[in-house]
Amino acid sequence: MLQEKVPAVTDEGVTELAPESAHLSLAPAASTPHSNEPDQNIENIKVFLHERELWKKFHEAGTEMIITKAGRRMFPSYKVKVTGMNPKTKYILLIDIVPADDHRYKFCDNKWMVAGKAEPAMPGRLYVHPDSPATGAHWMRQLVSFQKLKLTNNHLDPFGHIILNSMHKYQPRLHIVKADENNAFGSKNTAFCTHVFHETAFISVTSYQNHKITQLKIENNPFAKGFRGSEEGDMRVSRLQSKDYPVISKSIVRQRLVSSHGHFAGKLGAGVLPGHPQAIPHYQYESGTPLPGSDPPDPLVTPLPSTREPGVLYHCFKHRDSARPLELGCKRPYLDPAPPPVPEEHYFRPAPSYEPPLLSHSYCGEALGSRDACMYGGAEGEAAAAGGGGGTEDLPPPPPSLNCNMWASMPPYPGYSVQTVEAVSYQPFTAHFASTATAMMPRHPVPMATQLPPPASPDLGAYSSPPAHRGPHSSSSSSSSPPAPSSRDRPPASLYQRKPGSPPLPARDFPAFTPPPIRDPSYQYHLGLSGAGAHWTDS
DNA sequence: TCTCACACGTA
DNA sequence: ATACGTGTGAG
Repeated sequence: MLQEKVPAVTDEGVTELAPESAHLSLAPAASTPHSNEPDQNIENIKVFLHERELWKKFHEAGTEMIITKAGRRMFPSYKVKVTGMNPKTKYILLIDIVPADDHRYKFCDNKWMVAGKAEPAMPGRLYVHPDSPATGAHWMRQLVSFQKLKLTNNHLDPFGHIILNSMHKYQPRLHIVKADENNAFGSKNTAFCTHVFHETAFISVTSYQNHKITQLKIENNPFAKGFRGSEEGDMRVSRLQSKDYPVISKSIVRQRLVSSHGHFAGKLGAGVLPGHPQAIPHYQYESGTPLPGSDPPDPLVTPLPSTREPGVLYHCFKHRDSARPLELGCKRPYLDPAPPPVPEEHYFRPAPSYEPPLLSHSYCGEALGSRDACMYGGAEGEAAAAGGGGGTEDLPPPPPSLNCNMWASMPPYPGYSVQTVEAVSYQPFTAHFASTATAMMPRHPVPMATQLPPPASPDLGAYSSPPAHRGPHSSSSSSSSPPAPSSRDRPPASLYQRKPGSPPLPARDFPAFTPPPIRDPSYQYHLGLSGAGAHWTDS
């Protein structure tokens, strides 16, 4: 069930070849070439989270993502299906992962609880999809996979992975930036959209806390197959659902047996070993444990009075200002009372189980581009990522350490202290991109409103109304749009200048800025700052 | 809490 | 075959 074989735009190595022109020919019907205003199309872009059902399973249990010094991939991996792009326009797709709140968590009594205040925000990094920039046709052609994105807890990570603090809650966000215009980045009105799928929020950990999550990972991640019990998962599954859970994983068995009876290992899976360490004798999934299908209290949100999360929020706005990108951070798009997430969504009845309507939360806007030129200009950082073809991550890049540009960190929001110099960005490009991106990407609004330095320019304000889109919500991948089948190929990554040699960092630092708590955007929207702020203050 | 070598799996 | 993604459990 999980591994789809759907062709995807992988962020892995790849193939190359077809120049975009080629892709164009493949362009899905979706767009008419001369569709109206290509420029404005960004607002029409729709993004569907792939394997949303799987994400929801994790979410209901309280998704945890392992972070390691070397970098760990996320699972489920972040894959999306995109529609509505102008096939000829070039876009950059990137992800950033922002703090969902300013708490630190602990896992006690089988549930997540707030354990204090969050660590200061880390330098944020962006993970730019290696195919970027690529045409809309390319992105729409197949699933866009961010599976190579890695998370690390090493603040000095030289690989460009996204740096996170353990035991903190985060929200990944997808940003689609129009790169087209005249020349890749020189454009002046760089339009972009931000999509937030709530079910992708997670708590970072150095080792799994909730057994249920461990099991979900094992059962669904092909790389963890070795830990699965025998196939019949039934037993196990049923067990899981029912609160007792002697789940035996093969691994355990293996470990126990292997040493003594190696040959058995393979076969044991199904059996239940009493006394299995992981069996969780101590506590059963206590009452709090959500059962699938039943109403799952959102584990990640539990302590907080948050509202239930819709799947995705979708909002768009634009700013126009060609002013300095550096002032970033603070454009608080949110300030404007945004229309609540689309009402129509309610119609949507996703799948089988209960599902909150998903809202696609997206922000769209036009950013300034003046310095864009710089953004990619020296893009070395990209090199690897997009680069060559292959392996982005593979090579441990020369310790990048040095190409770091320091960014002045911005004071995030109250509560976050600014770190002095911690942010390290890799290249000019990076830096710029980062800053630009940051500027463009609205971080969350809420609390900041108050404290953030007023956006220097008024520009931010212009806010276009969110597209009333409707249900992107159908479940991610499956239903809606037909993904185009194709082999995985990627455009030459060289569109931008990426210098070979540069660190292969897919992720870029951006000024630490305020991580906006993102809990429930819809909520925020409704409340506006004040509400949210209040809400957030931590107790 | 976190880190590591490990067996075992994917690709 | 190689390279690398998994969770494990000792430390």
